[in-house]
Amino acid sequence: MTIQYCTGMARRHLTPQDWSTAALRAMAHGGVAAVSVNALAGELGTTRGSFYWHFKDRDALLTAALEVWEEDNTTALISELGDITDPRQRLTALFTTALGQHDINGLEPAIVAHADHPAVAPILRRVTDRRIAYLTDLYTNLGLAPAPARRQAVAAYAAYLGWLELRRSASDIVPEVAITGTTATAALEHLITELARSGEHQAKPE
Amino acid sequence: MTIQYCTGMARRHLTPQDWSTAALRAMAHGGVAAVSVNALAGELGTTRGSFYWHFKDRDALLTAALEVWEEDNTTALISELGDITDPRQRLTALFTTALGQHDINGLEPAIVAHADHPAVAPILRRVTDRRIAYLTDLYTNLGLAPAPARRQAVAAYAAYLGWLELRRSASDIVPEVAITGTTATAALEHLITELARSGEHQAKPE
DNA sequence: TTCCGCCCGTACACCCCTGTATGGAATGAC
DNA sequence: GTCATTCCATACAGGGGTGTACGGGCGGAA
Repeated sequence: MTIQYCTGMARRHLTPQDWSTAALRAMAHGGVAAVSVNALAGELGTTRGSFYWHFKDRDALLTAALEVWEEDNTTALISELGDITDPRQRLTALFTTALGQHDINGLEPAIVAHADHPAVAPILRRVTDRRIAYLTDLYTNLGLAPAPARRQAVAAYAAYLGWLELRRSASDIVPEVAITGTTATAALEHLITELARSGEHQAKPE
Repeated sequence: MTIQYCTGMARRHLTPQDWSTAALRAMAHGGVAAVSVNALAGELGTTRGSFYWHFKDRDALLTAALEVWEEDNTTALISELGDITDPRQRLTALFTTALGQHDINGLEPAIVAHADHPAVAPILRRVTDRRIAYLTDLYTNLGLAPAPARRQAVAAYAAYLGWLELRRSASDIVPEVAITGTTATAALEHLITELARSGEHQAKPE
């Protein structure tokens, strides 16, 4: 995620990973349109000749970057939570981890804004499907029947997406959403516990 | 929202409103980058000469279109709900009305994706601020104290934003979110009642 | 040393978009 | 009919991005 500026005379060769991460940062900041080979080359301290050696064209970079996003924010995240046995702790850890990515803030709104793009649609479809399936499985482990578990999963995922969007659009107006991590404020914990408690609420009504 | 194609020989003169609505539709479909004077002119059956007579430049169109969005989806929406006296009915009517805009689906993700744009930032700030303030006032009328009312308003607004985003990105995967209006499915009502009930839950815990 | 494959820099043509300048059609006033 | 205003069409210059062709440095192998 850090840029390798040319500090000495010997500059390391760039990898497709470098281009992908740079593309994700540009996409998170200025949308899909900001992913221009020109701008990324200047940002990485190289020229477009390097790019067209590693990638076929711009669409190949988009798909590669989105696959990195899929891997880091879905596949790796789910596998990391496999150690936690208690489903309630898994749920809390899942949301706190997912909401902790401040550097790539605004990436998901940018991706969703171009949901019709041929390079975006299939990956966005896979990510959404897997995330909702994981949440459904999680709420099922919490004691919900399949149908309510899926409804709860959709609601929880929508709340998570909106939380990201709100944090990007108005973190100064709504300062509660800007803070996360271990020092989460009352509003963030309110949302998470609300999503966890509502599932419990239906499983065994008090 | 409907395009005035040149059906006869006498074509009506275009208004700035026509350009604004066309810009909003393009923005909802392809993001801010899709708002090009060339494409809109072709879509409206005219040339760029017409555009530059009504508007100073492209940024003027963006601000005008976003002000139309602000008026239609915030100012007019709030004033329409003034007739309903019961705050709970107001809350339900608010979400069902706000979620009923299927034609401009994906507009808010596109706007949020360019939250840093100088033409987008101030309007997005006003809209977010007013909506959260309205929701906070609504939850206060439901019996919540100021601080919990604001927390609940932020959570409810985040759920609404995420619902829109989810409906745009994966309406085929999650068919529950695609349907709305009077025949809202169980998932949609689940989210709304969940947001309404959670406020009630804190006001007078059972 | 010489050669070869990897990686990058440079130059070129092409396309799309913006903004402006200018001409022209249509409409109403007189 | 003449004229002025409103609205749109056309032409041009400029800029930025993409994709490609080609050349050159550079390190390892024979």
